[in-house]
Amino acid sequence: MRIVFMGTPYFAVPSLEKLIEAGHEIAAVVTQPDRKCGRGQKPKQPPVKLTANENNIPILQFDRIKSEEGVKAIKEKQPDMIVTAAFGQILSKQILDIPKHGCLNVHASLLPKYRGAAPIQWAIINGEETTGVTIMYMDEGLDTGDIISYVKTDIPKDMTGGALYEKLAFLGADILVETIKDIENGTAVRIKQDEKSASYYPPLSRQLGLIDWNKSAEEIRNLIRALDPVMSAYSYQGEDMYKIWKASVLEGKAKPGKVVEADQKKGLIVGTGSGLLKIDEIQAPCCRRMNTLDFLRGNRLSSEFFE
RNA sequence: CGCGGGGUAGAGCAGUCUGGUAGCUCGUCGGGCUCAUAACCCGGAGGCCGUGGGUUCAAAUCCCCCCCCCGCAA
Repeated sequence: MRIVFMGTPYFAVPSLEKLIEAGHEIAAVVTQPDRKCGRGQKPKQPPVKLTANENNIPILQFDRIKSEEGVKAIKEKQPDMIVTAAFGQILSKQILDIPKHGCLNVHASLLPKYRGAAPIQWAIINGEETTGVTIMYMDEGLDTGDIISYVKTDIPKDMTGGALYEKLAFLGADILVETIKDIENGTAVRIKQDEKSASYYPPLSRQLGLIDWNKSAEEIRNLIRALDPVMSAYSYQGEDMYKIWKASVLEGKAKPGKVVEADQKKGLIVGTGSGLLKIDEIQAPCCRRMNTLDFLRGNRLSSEFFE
């Protein structure tokens, strides 16, 4: 199959690699432009671009793939199929109509649940115990196209967003290759999404990480592990922002946000709306993340309350 | 040249402004107390103070180059 692959972050890398490994002809890789980021604002190449380079695959980067220029460039590649995985741009009908075998998307949830840009983190935030990856045909909506195949996986209680991200990236790559095989063999199915059970969740925002201590310890813990390592949950003591990377739930009761223990042997324990939260890994302003016990050996919290 | 913090014992920090024997908490090792302990008491070991250069009688501390780590903002 002659494929144009579109993807940007690390999530898409295993899919691209497996497609290459499976012997498909990758006519081009489309990825987001190099963006200035990081300290010193150096332009950074997306992970997918690095992989494409290693495999000597032509790379296309557009600010807007919907532009005339973008559509023209894709047409010229004459793909049989377009495959996207965490690409970060919406495809227009003009592009969707180009490949005769259609456009597939690797989506990191069991559709129609968790449509949107951050399904992995949202599943953990909501305390889901199961999620998966869906391979679907793209249409003009956002994650609304017909489902071809999916694979389920468990979310262990202590799994972080980063770990689930990686797991789903690999599961997605495997099922993607199998699904394309089915399409080539004519055995692939096409299932409409059930709109009644559909749900949509927005992209991650900075604001999302702010801890609401009135929530239950369990909910807060889910938020914390979901956002590790992309953003981190955080809380304030006055001007000081503390990022919280890891926590566990304890029995007990205390005012929400009240620090009930801050001892280099007993650890850091904070009250919530329901239960206590033991903070296991913390990051003070200007410092790196560290084990809470280590932190408490030489540092002091500025207040007895988290806001 | 986006703004900023930091590199001191195994860990986390203080000391740097105002040069003059390197300190705190924890860990570790040994001893004591105790029915017992993650508790308590006593004692010990453990540091080229990130690298290189300069100033000085004397540099963790002042000046300059470099390396590494991190926060914010994107």
